Amino acid sequence: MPGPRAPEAQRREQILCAAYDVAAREGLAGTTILQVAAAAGLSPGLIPFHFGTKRQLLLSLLDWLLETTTVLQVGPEIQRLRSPTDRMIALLRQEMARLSSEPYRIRLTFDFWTAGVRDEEVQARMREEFARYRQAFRPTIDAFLASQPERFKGVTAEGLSAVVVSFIKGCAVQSMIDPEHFDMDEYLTAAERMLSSLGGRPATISLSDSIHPAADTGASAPM
Amino acid sequence: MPGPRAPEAQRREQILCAAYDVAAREGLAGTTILQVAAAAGLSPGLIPFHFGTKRQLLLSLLDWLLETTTVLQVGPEIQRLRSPTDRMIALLRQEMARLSSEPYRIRLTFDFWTAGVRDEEVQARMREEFARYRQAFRPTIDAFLASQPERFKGVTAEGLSAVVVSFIKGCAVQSMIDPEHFDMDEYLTAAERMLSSLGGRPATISLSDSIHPAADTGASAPM
DNA sequence: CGTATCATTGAATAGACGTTCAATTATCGT
DNA sequence: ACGATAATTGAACGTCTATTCAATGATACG
Repeated sequence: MPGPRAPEAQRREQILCAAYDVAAREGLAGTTILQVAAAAGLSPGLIPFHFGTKRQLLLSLLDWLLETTTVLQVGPEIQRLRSPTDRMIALLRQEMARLSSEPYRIRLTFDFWTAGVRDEEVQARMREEFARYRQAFRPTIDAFLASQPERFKGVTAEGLSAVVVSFIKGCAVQSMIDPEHFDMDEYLTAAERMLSSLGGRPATISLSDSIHPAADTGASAPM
Repeated sequence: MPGPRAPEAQRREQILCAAYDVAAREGLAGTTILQVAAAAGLSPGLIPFHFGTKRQLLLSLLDWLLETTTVLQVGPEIQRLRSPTDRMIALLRQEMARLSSEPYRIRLTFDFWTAGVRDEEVQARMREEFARYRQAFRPTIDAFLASQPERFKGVTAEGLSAVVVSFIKGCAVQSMIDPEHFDMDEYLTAAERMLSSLGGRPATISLSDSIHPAADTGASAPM
């Protein structure tokens, strides 16, 4: 009764894709070996055969999720902006835009956050991912801090990047619990006024200009 | 073999406390009727008898969690501060301090956030709680915006409170995944410089002053 | 004191799940 | 073409779970 064979790597990817489909739809708690097997069109026994255990399947799914997620795109449209403040705001806008454009991926990542609270291995991967995400903001934040040295004396780039990342992750939480109420432009306006230099010129880009988050790369982004 | 009886309300509270103990320790996924019964020192059959179903037990636990959680304390020490900016920073400090002082409660709330992504009733309760939390910031934020009208022209109090709440919730996420790296003072310094008026006087309270989050009330905080 | 009520117990039930494994057969090397 | 290898299947197993329920006895009330 065995069906057609396939090389190890290809079958693993097939199973991982099926696992992503199920997990994105039903959540981590609702992801069972039976459902993954059904989604992949395979026998349930194949999953333990290729991944050993369900836990290892989910860890592999997490790795796959993080790998297929571009940490942060500072694309040419953003780099072209002269003012560091404008680049900051454009980055914020781009990252917040993903919260509504990639709900499934973000919800699944959210599931893994929760799993990471009590699972050491998941937590380690998430910790690393968070650090990568903060680091990706560093060039822009360094330039931003350097552009207003007297104002941000004593503020570390580490600290500000953590604040920015916290804000984005907090927006992710709110956008998942209360998507109706989530008003990106309203929040960005508030954020922009806090970032902008006080007496200075207004931001050189309007908030209604949209900086598209590198849609052509096909890559998606973390939280 | 039946043990001693107890009035309905008292037994429900006993079971809820046991459920909280288990859920705080093992997470929502690891909370079973058997464990709750064992923690309460009761027979497993009593839980469905008093709560109908496990789902209703967990919904009652969520209600209990939110009820025993003070939304936001703007205590006398904070109200005494003259500058709205100082009050904002003191509130931020107070709320962030809870992230490390009440880890169990916060981790459980986090679990419910995740549950709320796919459960309508949980989501509704969380949405309401988020709105309450934002509203609690409103008086302070209104005063803050009024203190720098020219700078924050066009910024709504709704928007800024959402930004502040997002930041705090994002800090909660980071503090749970990467507690080691969580540096409250560093983040507060960055936040303070973004809130402060630019040419203005420095904040009248030092960041090393600790505003204790109304420890005497015994009430605990959201998130 | 005696009786009806009902909270309580603990075993039983049914279902879902992860994992194991003997049987089967597609695939490859020879 | 043929046998060896091993991927694949599907059923079986054990475990864990929520839920049900008949039996029990504590408690309130007459």
